[in-house]
Amino acid sequence: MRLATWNVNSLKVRMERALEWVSYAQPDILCLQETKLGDAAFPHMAFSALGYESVHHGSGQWNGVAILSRVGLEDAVMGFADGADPDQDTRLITARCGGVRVCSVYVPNGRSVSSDHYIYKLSWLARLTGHLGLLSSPDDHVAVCGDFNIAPEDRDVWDTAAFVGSTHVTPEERAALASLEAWGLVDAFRARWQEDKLYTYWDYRAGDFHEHRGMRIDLILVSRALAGKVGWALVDRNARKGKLPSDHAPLFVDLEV
DNA sequence: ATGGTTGGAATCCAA
Repeated sequence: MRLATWNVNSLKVRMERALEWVSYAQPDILCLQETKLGDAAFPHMAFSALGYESVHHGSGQWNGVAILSRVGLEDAVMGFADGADPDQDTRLITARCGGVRVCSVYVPNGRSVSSDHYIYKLSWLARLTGHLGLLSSPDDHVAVCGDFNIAPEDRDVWDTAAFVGSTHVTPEERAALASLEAWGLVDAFRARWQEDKLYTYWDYRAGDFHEHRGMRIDLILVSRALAGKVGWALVDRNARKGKLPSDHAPLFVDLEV
């Protein structure tokens, strides 16, 4: 089973690239983030023509998440399942695909450590851990895929000095990610590859992609039951090249299930 | 050189 995730930064702009990527990468499940679409505008039929069912949770303009699957798609849940106040943004969608409970997540950016948005980011991550416990057990097949807006370790950013005082690398954010993993999740890409300079995001500005100034902030977290089944894994940097690329590259892991 | 680019909005905000 090939499980993939991609922050497309506007599916409207990226649709041609997304269809191209799905066609050659052949994911069984693809989680999308930052579709920036309302639900009525999501192109279900175009993906259906390639053999995928799809569910989307979006409000237009900002955020927006989706799950595509060609191995079944059921029990879709929009946002958090805790019954508390709805999230202010459309950042989470969950479904069962081919025996795996899959979450597509777009974790809040945080903006700056002094902002309310940073508090929102930390609380959002804590709420995500609760969400998983409500819908699944760490002994099940669970995968949480998406843009976490956190670099798990210093080696996941191109230059630690450039991030002093910034979000994405603070102990609080990394602790929130560690709490999520402590529930019973493993960073599948890191389990497969231990090298430095393996990034998933490069800022559009200042030639960052060309100079390889990137960050590894897109993750596929899998439960213990799946962690031992990770085969090949890849960040497809080719998808970050060429005409009208997203600022994120797609990431996939192959699971022997 | 607190720079740079992109997307979606409205002529600025978020990333």
